[in-house]
Amino acid sequence: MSKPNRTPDKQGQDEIAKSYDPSQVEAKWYQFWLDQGYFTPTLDPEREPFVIIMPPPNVTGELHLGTAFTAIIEDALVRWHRMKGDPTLWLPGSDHAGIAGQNVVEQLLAQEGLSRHSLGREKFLERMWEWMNKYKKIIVDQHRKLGASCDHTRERFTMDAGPSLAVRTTFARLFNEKRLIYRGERIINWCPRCATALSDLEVDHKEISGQLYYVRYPLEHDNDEFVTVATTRPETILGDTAVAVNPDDERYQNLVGKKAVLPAIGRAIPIVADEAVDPSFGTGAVKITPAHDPVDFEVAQRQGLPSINIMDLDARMNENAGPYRGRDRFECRRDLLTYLEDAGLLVKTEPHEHSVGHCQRCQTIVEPRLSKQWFVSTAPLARPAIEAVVERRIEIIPERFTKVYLNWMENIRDWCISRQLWWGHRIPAWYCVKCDGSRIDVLPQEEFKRRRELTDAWYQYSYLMGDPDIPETQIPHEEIVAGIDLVEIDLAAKPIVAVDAPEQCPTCGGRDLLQDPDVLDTWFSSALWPHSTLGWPADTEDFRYFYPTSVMETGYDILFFWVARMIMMGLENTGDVPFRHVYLHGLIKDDKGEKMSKSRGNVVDPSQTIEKYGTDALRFALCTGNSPGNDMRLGSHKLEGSRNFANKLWNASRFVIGNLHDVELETPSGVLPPEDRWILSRLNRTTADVTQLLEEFQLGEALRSIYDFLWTEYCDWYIEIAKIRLRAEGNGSSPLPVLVHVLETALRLLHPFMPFITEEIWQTLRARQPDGKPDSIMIAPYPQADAGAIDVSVEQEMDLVIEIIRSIRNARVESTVDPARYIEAWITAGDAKPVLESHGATIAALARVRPLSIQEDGAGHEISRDRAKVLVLKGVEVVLPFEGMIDVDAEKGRLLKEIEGYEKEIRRIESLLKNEAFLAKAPAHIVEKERLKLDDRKDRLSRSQERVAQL
RNA sequence: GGGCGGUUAGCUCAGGGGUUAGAGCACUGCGUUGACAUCGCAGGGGUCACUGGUUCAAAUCCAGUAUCGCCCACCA
Repeated sequence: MSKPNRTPDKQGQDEIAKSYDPSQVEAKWYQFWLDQGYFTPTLDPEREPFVIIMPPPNVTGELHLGTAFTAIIEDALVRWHRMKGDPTLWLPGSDHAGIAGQNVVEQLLAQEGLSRHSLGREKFLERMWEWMNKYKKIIVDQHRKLGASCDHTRERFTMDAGPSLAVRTTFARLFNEKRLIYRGERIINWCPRCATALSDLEVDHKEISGQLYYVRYPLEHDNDEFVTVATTRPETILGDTAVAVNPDDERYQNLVGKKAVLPAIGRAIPIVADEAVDPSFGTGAVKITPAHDPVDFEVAQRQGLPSINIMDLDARMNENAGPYRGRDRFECRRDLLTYLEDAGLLVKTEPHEHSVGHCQRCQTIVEPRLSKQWFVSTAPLARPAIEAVVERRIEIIPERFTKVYLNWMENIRDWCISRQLWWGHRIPAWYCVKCDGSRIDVLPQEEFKRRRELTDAWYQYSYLMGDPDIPETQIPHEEIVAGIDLVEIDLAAKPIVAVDAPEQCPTCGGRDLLQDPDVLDTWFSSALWPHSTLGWPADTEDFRYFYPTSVMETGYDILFFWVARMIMMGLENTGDVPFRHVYLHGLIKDDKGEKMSKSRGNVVDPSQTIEKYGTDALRFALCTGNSPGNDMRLGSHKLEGSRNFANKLWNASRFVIGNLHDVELETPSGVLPPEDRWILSRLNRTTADVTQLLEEFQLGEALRSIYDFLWTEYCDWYIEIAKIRLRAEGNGSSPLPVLVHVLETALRLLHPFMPFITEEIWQTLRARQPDGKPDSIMIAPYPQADAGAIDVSVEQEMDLVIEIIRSIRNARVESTVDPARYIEAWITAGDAKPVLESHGATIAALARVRPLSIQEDGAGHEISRDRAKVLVLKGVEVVLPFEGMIDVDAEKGRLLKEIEGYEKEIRRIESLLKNEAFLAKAPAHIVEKERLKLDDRKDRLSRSQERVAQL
């Protein structure tokens, strides 16, 4: 017996570890790929590139599972395309993250006892940059851990010179030429803690069980008459400028035109009629607070009512609140309610569910507030963005999000883009102090001081209502308040908007110019990301070659924030879509289906997971059993299974490599044995399936297909059969060429999903068998299915062989035959005799039968028939002469159960085949299939019945 | 208020007009067979939420119901 893999050879193949240890493998290959420059594409004008711009990861500085999920899906797509030979660019980058970024650094400062105001704007921004640079390094390290094959040489940051220029260029063009950016005074969402305006999207609405307060307003000149209004925010009474009723509401006809008097401050306000009022809600009379409610603001516009702002930027009551000046809004609510109750003006209080806006970044209750801000006029931008999707120039995956996108786009509202922060792209607008000085108010120092003298009441309240996920900031309250910018610029002032800071005022030539203190919404720069990262507005080679990009892959949670805006801005700036496909993935939850969060303590840290299970296992777990747009759970079971798969592959490879010793491998050719043709057929079918699934973005299904092929077909059957052939040295052809070929091909199929282990095995194989293999599996060609190798008849043949082996094994277990013992078996094979003979050795070895006799008919088999177990299979019978080991009753029972099943099926098919409509309308191949099945079942039935009769 | 999605094996999920509905985990029995016990072999386990409709054929398509979840919305 020659056992080539028995003794360790010179290269030490037996030193291949018995189980796969990712930590020994992963880091070295990432460095190797980097050193080889594989992540950087070569521009080939002859070929269409594949391009993904990576969504900038979140800013916490930790590797988050969501980030990992994104990176893993994209890496799979990117590696696949690169192996297909497409010039492939995966461009990574990071985002300055606006409020979120500023908050992170502010909290870090708080731990040092500092604040952004104690540092001042300039120093603070230095700290921001310092942190960002550190954070960018962390991101690169994350890519390394995850195996992300992105092109670091093209890494971008939203505040780099290029993307910043893109921001200013876009802003200037939209303002000066397109008139799609304007300054306006509107009701916006104001976060009193962040002290900035927010866009509508940055407000989380939560259902709150609050109270609806019914308050009486006495009528002017008639203190015994009242009009009763209902409100959830009584403190806004102080800013009321009218009471409105529906014009058709008969109850209030006589009041319209009269005046009511506001409690507590005694201001007389008109009672007006307006369509916006729903007579069935509350009392049918609505208090109108134009400066603190969007609907009220509209009513005021229609009715020509004044707006009275009653709060400061920190949501404390201002001088318009009379006696409540200086109190926090919720403190004021409480005190005012006490007053109303004492005055007999509070009619009743009833529980009321309503939705309250919270700041997405700090969960403070947002205050609607009339404010001067910059806006993008979105409707004209939305039109082409809608068309692009309707016309399928952009395809959203999964498809159902198309409707969500279109619905949002069609109802889009203007986008408030100015933020009162320090961190971000400063708005490129300047004001001439000479021309507009009188229109610019810098708040006086006393006001600044006053705002520092504040209590924390409102602040604590905010957190009581807040999401426990958001850690309570340690920034001293007064510091936050002081951060409110103190420049107020009248709408009449004329901004000079330019890409670069102007030297002088174009009107008067004055050189004293004041830049707008606000910065832009971080999503403004994000909206430009696909083109700004490629060099736009410059006409760069990258931009020309790589734009539009191929796929935008990101979570569905930022469809509006980001994807929608990229489509609008991409179309506006470049005239072309930013990407062809949008692939939306879901959220990752823990194994109980709960959202992962620090406060729940159920966060799966990818770094730890990688350490424990390996990157490839994490990648496998995140790619498999999941479909686009659906949330997925990730728990230890899934990770273990993934790790086990890696180990399985490792050991199968170990087996193959171990047998390569001293063997000259030829390319599989000539007439191959049926097992070889079978596994090659399955391989090619798998390849075809995988390719199609990848093209449809069904990564999970593609991976499952590879998994099934490798584990079930290659390991469980082909390798087991190969072992038999290897043992039978000299006889017949060696399975090694096919064994290696299939492994090598499957590795390439799998590589986009599990890059490290596939590279490690590939390199080991390559060391054994250089034969012109590429230096790395990641630049090896992706397998292409050879339709000619798909052989239906050999697959059917193997199906029968497998059925025979399984049935014999099952019979052995049923009859409790010692697993090690060989038993005799006779097969009555009919026409299948030659075919089964060619698999005789396989059946004998895997079913542990000896001797095995294969006959065309039952000749020579009938003698012991009544004492044998007879397995009725498709067209063949397997007779196991167990000699008295048979429990006749049990055997009968088994057969009767089989017979019952066959009869049921036969009845179904017969009635189907009698059905004229079926025969007329069903496709021919379906009818044929049913006929064949009927024949087979009838055949089995009669043979089983015969067998029962014998017993 | 509007919209979307889920409901499939004990659990977690794929699938999706046409064989006997799949996987992983869990479960039962057997197994230290020279790749792998992170394994192998053989099993058990499902009225595909419910009701109706379309169809030759429905787990799959349509409508409705129930239930869970998510998104959007100016419910004072």
